[in-house]
Amino acid sequence: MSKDEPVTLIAVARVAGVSKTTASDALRDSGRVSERTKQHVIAVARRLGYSPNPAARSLRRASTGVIGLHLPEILTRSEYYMSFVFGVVDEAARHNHDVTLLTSNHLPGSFHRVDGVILGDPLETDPVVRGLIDSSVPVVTCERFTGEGAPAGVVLSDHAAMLEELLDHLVAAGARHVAFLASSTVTDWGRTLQRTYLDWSERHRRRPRLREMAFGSPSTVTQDNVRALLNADPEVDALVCAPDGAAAAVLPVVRAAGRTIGRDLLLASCVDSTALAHTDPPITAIDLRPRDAGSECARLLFDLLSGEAETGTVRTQPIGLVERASTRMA
Amino acid sequence: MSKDEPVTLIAVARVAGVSKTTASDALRDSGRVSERTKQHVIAVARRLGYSPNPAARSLRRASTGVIGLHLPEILTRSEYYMSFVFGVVDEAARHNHDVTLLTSNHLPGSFHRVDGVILGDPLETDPVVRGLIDSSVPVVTCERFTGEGAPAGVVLSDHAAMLEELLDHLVAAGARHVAFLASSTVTDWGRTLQRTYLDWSERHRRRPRLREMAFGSPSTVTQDNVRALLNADPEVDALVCAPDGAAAAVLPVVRAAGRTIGRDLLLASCVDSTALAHTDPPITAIDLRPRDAGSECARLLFDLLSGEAETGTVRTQPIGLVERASTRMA
DNA sequence: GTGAAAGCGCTAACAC
DNA sequence: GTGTTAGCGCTTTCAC
Repeated sequence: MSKDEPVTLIAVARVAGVSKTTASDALRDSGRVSERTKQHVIAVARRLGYSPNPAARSLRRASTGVIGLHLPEILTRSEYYMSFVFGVVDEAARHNHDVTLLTSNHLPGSFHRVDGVILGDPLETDPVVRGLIDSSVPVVTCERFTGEGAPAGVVLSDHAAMLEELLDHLVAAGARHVAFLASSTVTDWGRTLQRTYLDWSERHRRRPRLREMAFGSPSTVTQDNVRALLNADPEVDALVCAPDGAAAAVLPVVRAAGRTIGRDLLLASCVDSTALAHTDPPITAIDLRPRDAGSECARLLFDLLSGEAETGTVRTQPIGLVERASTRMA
Repeated sequence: MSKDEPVTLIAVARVAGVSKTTASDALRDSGRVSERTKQHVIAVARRLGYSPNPAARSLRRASTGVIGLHLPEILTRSEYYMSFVFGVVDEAARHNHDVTLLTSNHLPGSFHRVDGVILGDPLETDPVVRGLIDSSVPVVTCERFTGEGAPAGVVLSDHAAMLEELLDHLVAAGARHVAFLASSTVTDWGRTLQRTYLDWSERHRRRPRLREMAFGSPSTVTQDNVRALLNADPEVDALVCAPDGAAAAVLPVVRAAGRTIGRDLLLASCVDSTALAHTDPPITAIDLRPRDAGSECARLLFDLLSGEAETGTVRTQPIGLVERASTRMA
């Protein structure tokens, strides 16, 4: 970590008996100095505990060694984002970059310059997201940005295919009338799921039963929605919940309505979490592999920065279905 | 956000027709320039879209405008930390500081200099935590650091008092034999809870029934522990779970053992989460108010940096008990 | 293969 | 009340 009296490049150069240019070149492996002096300088630097001053470096260079990570706070109650963050930080560390967090409480221009930005589930309506997309720094989004403007890179998962797989799975398990508790369409994810459900319903000539909820709705809203849905449509025999945490909140409502999960009502979630593995019964869910998604976003960003990836690159990140008791008709 | 061709202080000074010192002083409100020129410079800066280059600034000054936040990944599945992070970032933004994330995967000295560091639940055994505590940057920990060395500031909650309140609450609800599923003692929190439970048991002349689990244990371990506990001690009529997520994981085991929560077994958690509000029955829990804790850590750190707080300051952060159906004997 | 010097954008010390 | 100057620690010409 940091020393009490930071060791500068000049100190290293002096002790090693070379100029600071040579010291700099040796430590950065520029291929300019002889192997002998290089090793010598490196040894001296290590002995003195030298570590370069990033401020000086980024003042001189174009890059800062820092990437920004923006998450919409309204969505961040979940463990999904925590894993995502660690995926990003981990990959960034591998590229010797730090990660600073940008929130929607940040005023425009109030934060440090960054080499690039990762946007987790960018909300079309978020002004900070807007500003970031419009800025000149490379942006990678996790899921598409539904507003105007194109990020330099996009990492996405095939939510449509996975939701279809889930819906088919419900039908295979005996469901005939599948309802869908949707997230709002301000994110690409929410929009994709909603569209997929409607398309699927039409293709299978099933009347869609969809209720939409705003992000960040308290679970009482979830419960009111589901209560109303089950009342209005007693024939519903399967329910898929998009919002994180909704499926678990639904359980008491279902019970109160005199229905039994796994017997006369199947239940599934579009976001897996540890909690879902231990509800009674455990709930089938789509595993979004957030840590991998985070790493992949960072990887793409660094590829973009190094020129290994072209602007406009879109990469796909696999996700999985975790089948649990809630969708096995007893 | 950042401009394509960054506007420097010199540009502002030139356009405003003053020297760069005056421009600098005007923009930083140093009290050196006349009100008239100050307003003029500010207007020009705004018009040009000037924003100071933080690298240059931190190269010249002592400070960097960045604080570090370290979280132990092993504990970070929970929504607790996500809220904590946002509390920190929010307060930091209020002080015009950015937050960079430090993880235990970071190599020593591999990250940017920071003005201070916040350590969420520092693990005694984590080498990065060790290095940070030993470094010369001010450190604020959330909960005490149980190893050698003293951080500059500590934010803590009275977990002992709150756990006692919870235990008393269980007794008042009719419990006679309260078991405790403990977290390991590598964090202050885990240690405090464990000690409090044992003290309380002794004071009330009750035989302690304690099982300890390592942080990050999969929930199958939780379940095995509880199964064993209920088997070995059928008279247990209340269970308090320390690890985040454990209480929810316990429910199926309890049911399988033929016990009914709220009738012949009371259940409570030491960490509240949205999931606990919707289990069947909802589970009583201690609300740790993580967002407030995060903000308070940042506030203390900035007070330390500005000299408004003295080294060694310890501040207390209130927490609360959320009583739910799981601890109401039917 | 190595060194000297310029300068990134800013702030602080010292003029006037 | 304002300007001039000297660096912060590094990388990058350009010279030898």
